[in-house]
Amino acid sequence: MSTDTKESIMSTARLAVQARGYNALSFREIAKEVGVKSASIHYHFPTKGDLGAALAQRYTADLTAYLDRLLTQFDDRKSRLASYTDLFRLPLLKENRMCMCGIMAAEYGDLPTEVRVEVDKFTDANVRWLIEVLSPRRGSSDAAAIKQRALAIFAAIEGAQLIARGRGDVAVYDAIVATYRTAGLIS
Amino acid sequence: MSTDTKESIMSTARLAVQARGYNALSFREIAKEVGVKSASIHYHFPTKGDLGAALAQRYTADLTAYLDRLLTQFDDRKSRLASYTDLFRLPLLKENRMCMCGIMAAEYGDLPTEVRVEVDKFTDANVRWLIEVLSPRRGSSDAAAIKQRALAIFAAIEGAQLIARGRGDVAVYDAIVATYRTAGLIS
DNA sequence: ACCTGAACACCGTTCAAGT
DNA sequence: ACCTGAACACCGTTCAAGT
Repeated sequence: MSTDTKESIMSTARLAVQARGYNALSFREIAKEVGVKSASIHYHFPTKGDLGAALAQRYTADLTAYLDRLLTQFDDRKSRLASYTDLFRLPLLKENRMCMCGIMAAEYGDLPTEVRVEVDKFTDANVRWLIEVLSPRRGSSDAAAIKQRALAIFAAIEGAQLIARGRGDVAVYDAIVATYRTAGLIS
Repeated sequence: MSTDTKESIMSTARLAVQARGYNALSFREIAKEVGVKSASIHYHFPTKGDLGAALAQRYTADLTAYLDRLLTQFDDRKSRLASYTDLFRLPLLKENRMCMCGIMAAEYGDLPTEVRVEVDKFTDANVRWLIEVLSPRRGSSDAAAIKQRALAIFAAIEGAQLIARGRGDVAVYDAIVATYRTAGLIS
């Protein structure tokens, strides 16, 4: 058996959402690319909300796995944060796509509840990881301040991606992130 | 004559986009609210792209007018920047909406060209104003660095709005912006 | 000048029917 | 277990027809 139909649907849909958004995602288009009829997709994902939620959930799982690997690869905060900002650079490089959950956050008002829940979990996963990276290894620390800083970094990175995307230029992302760094937001 | 039909379409559509995005915008829904048939909207705006472009253009014009008024009202950089961040707080307060061009930027990949052009102009208008505010009144200055800083502030604010929107809490926006400020990004 | 009804090809969804 | 065709109410768009 070649690739699973369900898997094929998910990977096709994920790229489509990153490129054009959740609302622009079409069952009939996915079906055409996967090589089935659109009604078949409903067998695997009863509603579009089910598909969206599954996509976001896996997106978060992939992110978490990647970020956790980074913790074992790099030991210092600087390298870890550099790898983090590099990660959000990737989709821009690949045909000017965006973070899937960033796009979905913008479409939040039109998102089914089950998708919203998963988008929120993506934010949580980012904040959790950033808190770990920002927390001092020894000595006391202001937990509330660190959590704020983590959320601010995540928001700033998502914003950088959003604006760079409109510009259609990775260099814009790089310049904005560099400015965050020299300004002292990311450090 | 009561309010113009065209005006009524635009104000209704603007709120709808800020709440649920450009892609979720429906001619038939607007028509119902305005009290005409959906075909009538095509008389004023031949395509959805025409409507989207008109919305973004006016949005930018309104922003520019507001920001220019701020320059006469406040003389110091601190007050001006505080008013700026307050401006992007407003849509969140009003039923958790977002900056219209911020939403559109996320949907960029599925946007007609004429809308993209106007969304880009919104970014330009923000950067232009921020450059003016950040530029020192006397003495030399690094123009390139100031432009970078302006773009970074705009991106960070859009990101803060995006994330706070997902949280459905203006307090999150406030906390993120406060962190930008203490980190030294906005000053 | 402004609006409408009807038709078109799209969309997600449902469901009875196939293997 | 997995897929399909046909129908449904939606969508933007077009256009001939109304005032």
